[in-house]
Amino acid sequence: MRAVREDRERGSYSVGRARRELIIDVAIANFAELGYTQTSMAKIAQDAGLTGPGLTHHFPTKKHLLVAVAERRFHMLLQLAQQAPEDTDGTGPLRQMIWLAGLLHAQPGMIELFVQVTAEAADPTSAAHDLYLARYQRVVDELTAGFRKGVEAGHLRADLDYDGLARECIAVADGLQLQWVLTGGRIDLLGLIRNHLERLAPAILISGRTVDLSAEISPARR
Amino acid sequence: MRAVREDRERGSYSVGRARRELIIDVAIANFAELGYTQTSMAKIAQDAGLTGPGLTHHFPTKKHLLVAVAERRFHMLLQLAQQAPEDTDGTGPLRQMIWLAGLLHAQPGMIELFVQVTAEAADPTSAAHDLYLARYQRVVDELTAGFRKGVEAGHLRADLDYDGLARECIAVADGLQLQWVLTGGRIDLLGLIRNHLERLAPAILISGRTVDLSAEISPARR
DNA sequence: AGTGAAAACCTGCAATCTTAGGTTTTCACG
DNA sequence: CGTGAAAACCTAAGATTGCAGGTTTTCACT
Repeated sequence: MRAVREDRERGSYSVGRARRELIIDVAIANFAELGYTQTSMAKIAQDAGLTGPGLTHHFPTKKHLLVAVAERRFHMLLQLAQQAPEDTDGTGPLRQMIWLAGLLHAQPGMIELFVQVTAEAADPTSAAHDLYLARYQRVVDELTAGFRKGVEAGHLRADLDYDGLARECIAVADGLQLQWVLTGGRIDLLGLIRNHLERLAPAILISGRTVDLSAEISPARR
Repeated sequence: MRAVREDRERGSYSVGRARRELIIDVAIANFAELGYTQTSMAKIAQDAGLTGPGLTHHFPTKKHLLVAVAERRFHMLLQLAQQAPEDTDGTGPLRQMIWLAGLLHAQPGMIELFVQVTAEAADPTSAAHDLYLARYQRVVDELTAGFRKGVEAGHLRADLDYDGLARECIAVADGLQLQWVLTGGRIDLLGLIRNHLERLAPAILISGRTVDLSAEISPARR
């Protein structure tokens, strides 16, 4: 009987890692084409070159797979977001928010995907719940940190609940995205988000001045 | 061959109507106890005294049933909402919003239910989609109409996009409700909604004055 | 009361997600 | 190199949703 090895790459062989990447690629393609509910696990498994239960070895449930797809897309988005504008006057977090919303808006099927995964995550017993909760917390923290920097730099008022404000901004984005999906894209998503942020700006800036965020709406389209 | 009768109660016998009410009662009880996904159609059917397919005659899919449950709850909420405060100074729609949020917040399981049904409705091919879209539109319209009255009464500015503002308010409520569910109720839902509305008030009131909505937070708890 | 069309409901079945178990492949370590 | 434990994968089967028919019950109208 041998001792347990801890230095081993945790729970994965290279074959498996490659397979998982392939599965996610296939799933993205299928979800984009047919939608989440219309895509069957068997179809994804077949496209990825294995059987249904073979697929469930890597992703125990369909929801796990959905979350993995969302994670992949989320990381792609974060990489793009590295190019977001710098903060020079305390409005940085606001500009970053609308910049991100613009990125999301420019990717077809992206918003629908996030609404779907959000839906799954709402169920506390769901596999998506913990993961999504952690990611959400991170976004809130980063946004709050951005505000705090603005406070330290003397641009933003110090007597506000910036954690709450971060959550409000995210809520606006989420809620409007939902309405955007429900109405089939018939509302001006970016315009409404911008209105909210521009109304928020004078309330948090020490200068109390208004801000024009329209320039941030269309990020580099490559 | 007889002529088609149009005066007949559309598509229902009294037995069926009673059964449907019973089914919804049973569904509410089961959803509340086990959650939506953990509850099987067969279980609901059994509790309601019929077989699975017998249940699907009344509610073709599980999502239809979920929507019906949400509708029932929604109507109960609207009845309570009749007692909402009057509009004397243009802040009526804001007060009504936070009043409704308070009602929702006071009903355990209500927010989870709405998040779930919202999730289902996000899929355009879902049965819930059309129904939910219509209900959403109605809420937006009523809120917008409330703003318009404030404009006509000379309380609110006339140069604003009140349809957009209505959507923003709803987005805040929806988005924060989602976070409330995700975090297991660890955020101050009503406080954050109130903050948003109180920041909105000076921007739309001609008087530009600030408003205190804290009195509206706790509606009649009976 | 009798009638007949629609509603209400059932038995049986197909598709899908998921689990249970066993078999083959990978790969760090001796 | 071998070795063996964990990962990767498969076959078989359970569970659940939703569908395709047919049968019984309701109830407005003679």
